[in-house]
Amino acid sequence: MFVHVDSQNGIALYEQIMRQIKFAVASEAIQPGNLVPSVRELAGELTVNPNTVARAYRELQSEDILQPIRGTGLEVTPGAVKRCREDRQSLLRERIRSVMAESRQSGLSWDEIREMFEAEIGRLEARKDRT
Amino acid sequence: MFVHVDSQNGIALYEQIMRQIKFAVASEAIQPGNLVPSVRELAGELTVNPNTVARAYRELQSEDILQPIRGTGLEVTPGAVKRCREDRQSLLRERIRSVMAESRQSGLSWDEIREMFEAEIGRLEARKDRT
Amino acid sequence: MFVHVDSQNGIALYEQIMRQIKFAVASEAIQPGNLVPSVRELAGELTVNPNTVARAYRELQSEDILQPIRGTGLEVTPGAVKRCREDRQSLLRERIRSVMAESRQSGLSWDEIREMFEAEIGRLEARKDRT
Amino acid sequence: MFVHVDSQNGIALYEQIMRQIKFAVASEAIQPGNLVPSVRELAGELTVNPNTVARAYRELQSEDILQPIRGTGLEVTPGAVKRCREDRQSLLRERIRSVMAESRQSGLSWDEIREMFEAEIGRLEARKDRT
DNA sequence: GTGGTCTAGACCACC
DNA sequence: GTGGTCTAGACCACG
Repeated sequence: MFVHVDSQNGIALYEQIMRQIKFAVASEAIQPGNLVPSVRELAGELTVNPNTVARAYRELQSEDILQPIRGTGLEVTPGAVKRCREDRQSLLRERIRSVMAESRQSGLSWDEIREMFEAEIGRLEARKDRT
Repeated sequence: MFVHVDSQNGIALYEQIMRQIKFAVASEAIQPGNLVPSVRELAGELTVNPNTVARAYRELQSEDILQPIRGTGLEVTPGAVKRCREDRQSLLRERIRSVMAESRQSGLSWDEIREMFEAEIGRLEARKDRT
Repeated sequence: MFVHVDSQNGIALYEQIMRQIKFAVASEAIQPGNLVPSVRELAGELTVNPNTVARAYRELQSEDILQPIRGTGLEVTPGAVKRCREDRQSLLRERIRSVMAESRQSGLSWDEIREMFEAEIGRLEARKDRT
Repeated sequence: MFVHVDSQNGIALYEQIMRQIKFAVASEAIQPGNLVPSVRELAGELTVNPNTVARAYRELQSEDILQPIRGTGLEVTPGAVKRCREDRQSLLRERIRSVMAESRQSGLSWDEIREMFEAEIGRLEARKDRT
């Protein structure tokens, strides 16, 4: 399965689950009409309480990403792909913007920011090669 | 005054205050030996609970950024500037790294990330010009 | 066939099937002594799980609307028409009462309620004319 | 307090709580900027689990009716009144429409429906007088 | 088997 | 004191 969570990183578990489902939809790993794993199944895989998965799924329903098929499971809605992609975009744009605004506010020049940015690309790239 | 807080952005108020004090020190807007505003004064300015300011100051003391001068107030310590600058660096590096890790995880290529990055620089630059 | 179901409207499928059978009996579209469609046949038509149709039929038997004819199928009972009509009446009365109680509770006057009521008649009337 | 729930009527408790808060906002019994009762307090009054109240409040936040004031409580948002009134309207309209559509579907004429409708007004009016 | 709701009780950060 | 999150375990309706 494509989902994994980290109970240490400060982000709520149900939130991590939501994001990963959204990313899976955005990348069409799960497609409209497909069923997501059942609450109990996913909870078992992640060794997380079923309520936590249920909450993630519930909120995805309220965002019209999932819809219930009574007695059967939850399926990805037709319009979900588009919405998940937009979400991903705006989420990342938002975070990039905030980190850069903060950088500027703390007195760094654009060039210094660019430098840190490229340095981090280098680091992540290197780590990926080792893996 | 150089501090302002936003109770809506999810970051704890005392944390926002800490950061801004640190940034002010890093950029030498407040210098070692200077007094920071009193708890009550700053709380009044920000219309924030005095406990919140007190907590920010308390934690800044435990990080050896501020030190109490009995009967007078809190002053910036001699080594604070260096420490605040390092803090700022590592904080930003951390955030840049996390946003890029997330971008990669969501399936974007380095070039797409770079593109969003530069686009945001452009946007912020433009806004600055208008202001 | 006279039955159709909507898996999105929150009402249980077996319940929708029950109601529609009852309405068909109340309006004498199916008469006492007639057989209702077989479980498999109706399930096929509605593209619904046979268990669901079976449950609807089972409950209709317990309400003495249908009775089994061994080796043949289920037929409408003699007293069914009367019972279905009463059912329909009381069901609708119940719903009308509940919606109006709720309207009052939310602070609307009788006249405002009447107005909404007549407006909806107008809307439905208009739609019927177009069809 | 203005809220009361009925664990027997089939509607989820958290849903009943949501509606009543909305109605209270729509009728300006609670105004923008006011705090709603704390989770624990309301739970105590209704003799309901705090989680249930928390869930109602959480969903009201996602509908932008409430917003958290960290460490203080939940307050009614500025735009809440308008939204709650629209909600109430559309909820009732929806229910009136559905009950009438069902009435028609079951073969009643508009006049018969009107008759039942007025009869119910009469009944509720009478009951109110007795109270 | 599926999801939905509710209870009970715990821990956390924030004010 | 406040809300937010999570676990554990129960019961229900539906297919």
